Amino acid sequence: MPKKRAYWLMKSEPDVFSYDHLVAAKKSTTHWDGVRNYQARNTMRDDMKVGDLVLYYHSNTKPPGIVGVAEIVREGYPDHTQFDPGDSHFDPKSKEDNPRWYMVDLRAAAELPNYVTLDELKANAKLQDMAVVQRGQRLSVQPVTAAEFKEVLKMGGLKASNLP
DNA sequence: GCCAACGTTGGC
DNA sequence: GCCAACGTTGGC
Repeated sequence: MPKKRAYWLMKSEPDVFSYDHLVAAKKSTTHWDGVRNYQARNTMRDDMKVGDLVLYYHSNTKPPGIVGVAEIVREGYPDHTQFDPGDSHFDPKSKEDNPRWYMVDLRAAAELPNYVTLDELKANAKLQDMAVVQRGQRLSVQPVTAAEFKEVLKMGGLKASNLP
């Protein structure tokens, strides 16, 4: 039996790489480099599968919130920036034959007609357990349940039929 | 293996 | 710009 599609949330600072940047990228696709947290690494390396859907979250902006949906189009593979001494994400302790950091490829799927702010997420009783609303939650790649995903789509005014 | 110091995240 | 929360590092 095929595994059920999973759902995730990924944070990005819009000044660095916004949802619009993703849409404008070649094939509306990008590689999600630069993650240097082991838990997020494990998720990308081990758990994200092609076809999984991602809530695209804008952090460090006013107001923070979910702007759109993306689709995983390539599963975990080594993040090349860890081997580049000129890159700000260079990791001198990582070896090419045993890479420490992984990334996935992401393609824009659909923008939410209504931006869903963090305040709105926090105010929704159905989303009290969602990772992103928890106090002190800094993880940039988080799991989302199917029910939470569906609720965010509803809040954002996006029909599931508009998704891949 | 403990834990203080340090660095980063990210809301406010 | 502040700072709480939290992850990582390194001395011991």
